[in-house]
Amino acid sequence: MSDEQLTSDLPAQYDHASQESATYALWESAGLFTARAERSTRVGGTRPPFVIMIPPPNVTAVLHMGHGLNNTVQDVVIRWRRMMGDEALWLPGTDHAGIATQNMVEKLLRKEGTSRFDMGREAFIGRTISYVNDVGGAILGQLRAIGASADWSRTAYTLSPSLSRAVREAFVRLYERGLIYRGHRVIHWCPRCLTSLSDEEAEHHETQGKLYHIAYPLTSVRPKDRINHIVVATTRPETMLGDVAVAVNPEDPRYADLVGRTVLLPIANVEIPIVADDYSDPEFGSGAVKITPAHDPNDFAVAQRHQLAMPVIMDESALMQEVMDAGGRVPDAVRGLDRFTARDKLVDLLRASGNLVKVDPHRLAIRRCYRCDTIVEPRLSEQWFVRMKPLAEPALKAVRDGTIRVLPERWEAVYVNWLENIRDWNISRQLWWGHRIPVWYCDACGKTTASRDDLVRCPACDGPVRQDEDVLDTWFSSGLWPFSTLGWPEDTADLRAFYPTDLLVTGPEILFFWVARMIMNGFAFLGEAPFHTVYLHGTVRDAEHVKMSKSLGNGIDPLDVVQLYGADALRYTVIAGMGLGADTILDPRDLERSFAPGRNFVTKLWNIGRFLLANVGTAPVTAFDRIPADRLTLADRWILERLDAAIVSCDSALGPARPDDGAWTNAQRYTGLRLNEYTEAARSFVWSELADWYIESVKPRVSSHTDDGEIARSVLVHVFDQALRLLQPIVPFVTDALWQRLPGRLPGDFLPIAAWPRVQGLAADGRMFEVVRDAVTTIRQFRADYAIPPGRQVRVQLVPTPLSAATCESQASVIGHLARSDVEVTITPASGAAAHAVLADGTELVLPLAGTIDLEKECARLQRDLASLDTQLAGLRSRLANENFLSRAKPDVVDAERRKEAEWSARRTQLLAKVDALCGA
RNA sequence: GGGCGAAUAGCUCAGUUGGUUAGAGCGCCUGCUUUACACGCAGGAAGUCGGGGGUUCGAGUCCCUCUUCGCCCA
Repeated sequence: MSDEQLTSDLPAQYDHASQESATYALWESAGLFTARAERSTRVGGTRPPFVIMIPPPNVTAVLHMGHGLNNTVQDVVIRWRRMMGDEALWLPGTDHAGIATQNMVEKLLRKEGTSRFDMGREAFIGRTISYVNDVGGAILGQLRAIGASADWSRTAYTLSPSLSRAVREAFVRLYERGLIYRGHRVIHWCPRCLTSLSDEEAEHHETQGKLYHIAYPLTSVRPKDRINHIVVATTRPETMLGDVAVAVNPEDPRYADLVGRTVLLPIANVEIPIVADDYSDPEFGSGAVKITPAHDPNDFAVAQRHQLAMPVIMDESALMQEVMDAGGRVPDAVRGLDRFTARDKLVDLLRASGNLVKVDPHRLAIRRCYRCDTIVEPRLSEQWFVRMKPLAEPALKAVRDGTIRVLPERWEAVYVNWLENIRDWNISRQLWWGHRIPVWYCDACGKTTASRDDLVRCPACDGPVRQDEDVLDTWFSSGLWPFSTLGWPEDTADLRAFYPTDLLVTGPEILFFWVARMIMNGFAFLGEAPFHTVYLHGTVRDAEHVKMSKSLGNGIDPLDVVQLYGADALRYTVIAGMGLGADTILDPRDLERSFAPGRNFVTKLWNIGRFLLANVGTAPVTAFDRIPADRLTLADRWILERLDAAIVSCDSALGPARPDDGAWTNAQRYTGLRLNEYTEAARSFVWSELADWYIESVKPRVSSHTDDGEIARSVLVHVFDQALRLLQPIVPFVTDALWQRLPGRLPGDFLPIAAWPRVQGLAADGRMFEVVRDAVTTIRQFRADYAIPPGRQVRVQLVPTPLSAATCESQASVIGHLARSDVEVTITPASGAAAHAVLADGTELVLPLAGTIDLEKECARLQRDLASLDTQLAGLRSRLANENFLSRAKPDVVDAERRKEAEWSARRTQLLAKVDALCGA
């Protein structure tokens, strides 16, 4: 194929739509992302393992921008490690999402006019399984569309037989260690999902409410009494029907003589005692507080201390009912009403009876179900709990001693604070979709048995047993994810090769839900931290900084972006904006603004490739390492040096990948994973150095059929090859498309498994190329300043310094080519009308402009230059004259200032001479 | 109520232990069909680094305080 054909073969823009999915299919079928346990150094192989476990999305989830960001981060890191030669495993999967999935199926059933209760538990589970089979896991295909290099052969699912086994094992072990117990507690209850929730799943919301002051009359008034009632304040008057006492502070003199007596609970007409308890805050309201043990966790504790009854006055849907120990408490007027309707009704009744003292506006915190946003009802019920304190201790220690680091650093404090104040975890859910609690009850002998295997008969008395009705919190199973996915509790090859893992990438909102629990479980079941690094990224928000969400309609569908701009553009945008822990702002109403920079960069890369392929062709070029160093031009040496600098920048932005010796040292603890810095280093190298300068300077050489042309082609291919490697993790599709076309590729070569660039240090000093760049830029500025048409060739004179003489001679033609000028090196520049400049290194540049130049203007320009240099110099000199600076600043800083002073002074002398000559009279 | 964070160019954001003239992308202005790229090239304008005070030879960076916004926990 001729070079012309090759170029016309490649359109001016990269066609992501026709390329990306085909390229991905090729990678997948070549098995590039499949990790091999036997190659891990932990089992005698030669490659250090590097493992990332995906935060499992809900099995029914569809990809949104949050997933896009989260998974792109993971993919960039795992692709980097894969090229570094690690045995890289990125393990994908989904979780069964108990509440969410059950809600979706129940919604379907409602449309069909039926319900889970109509069809029964077994049929419902069957229906849910087929629903998940139909629509579930779609997100895994969508992850491929954004280029995720996950090991699909290991795709995991929390409800699979293998992971379910891990859940049983974990439950039984904790049960046997006495860390799981069943108890009556006031828990968070969602009256819509009909299940209990953990503390984490009941989200806090501050809201404006009211504080109702209600008078509870004393049942018998004595002559000495100063009052005949006690006023209590509450934000939830409907709960008064469940009141069992009024508590006052034992130190409160106002109520001292009332303790032990009784009041009459209005409406319910129940006599309840006045008790003394520290819980009552004398400063709040009247200093007396109503006690509703079944509907408030604090009141529950008070009631326990005073051995009071705990009447439940709402049913599971939060309708007012006499559910337990509440006989006669709920009057007909409110029975069956929703709690909020009942509140209004009760307030009316209290007002009518004269018991409502006043109503004040009041800020209060309510909790809402994290799955359906319904206001949670505190409710007394029997639930299973994990005793967290013993599990938390090693998890705390690990972060304190640097076994695990959290980035950004500030989250470590949040993590520590949570673990120090940890509370027991309610793990039972009154759902049908999930891992059923592996506990069996024997009605015959009363024995409770937790078992790894299903039981039919009681191990104690051989009587019939029934299994606990509840299922486990989905987070109980996802908490085992780092090892359940590798086959635990079996002693599998994967577990030995890949546990502990390395990096966890997620958002801070599930730091407690998931991250902390995985760490606790890692220590509890395997005695080791599950990973050494937790990377918490920000949230995706819209232009108004509102979190993107489906319900608000301000989301961006990553697949739309992939279609319009390409997966590479999406990834580039996300990664380039990935400041450590910073939120990502994208405008759903202006995709162009958000994603065009990524697409533009891809196009730029593509066109560098087109240029290179058109000029180099498909024939092999001389291998770069066969080129003698002394044949390299200044530009060659410069770009090779810049390449090394880019590699260093990328490496230091990304690494270190793991702690050197088990735990992070203070020096390394908060370094690395600066993905935006990595992106910028790679981008600016390719665009601002390789494309803007090296390629422009190399054009005349590369098209010549000379030995030097072959050297230029070789350097060009080498540098571009290395640049593509540096960029592969960010924009894997376009880089591989180009890399595959470079000369010398063999079948089976793929960029994703090519070696990461290493600093070569081969090139001798290329710094003098800066004089070339400075000269070219200066000439271009003159062109703009004096309105010289871009096409017109100009004559330029260079007056070198002793140090720049050789460079000026050898680079005159390069400068001429880049600046469209005829460059002459001379020590006797033309006098008369000319533009003058002194370059940074002291080389002077003269652009004779007889007829064109405005002498006054040029004079003014030079004087401006001189004045600004004088200002700088004045500051510098006053610093150097300051005794305190000389004696207290670091010596190298002082030296640098002195050198600068010498340079600037010399430059000033030159400028002054110019001004004198030009503006003389 | 307790804790944490943010405020830098019109917009989105960088700015490592204090040390040149505070950077990038987008946007803006001027010019350009320069045979890889107009999704581009060249040149340019634009910032009292939220306000105030302090420490220091030196503060965007450290300390105090105020303002505004956000997050976590009760």
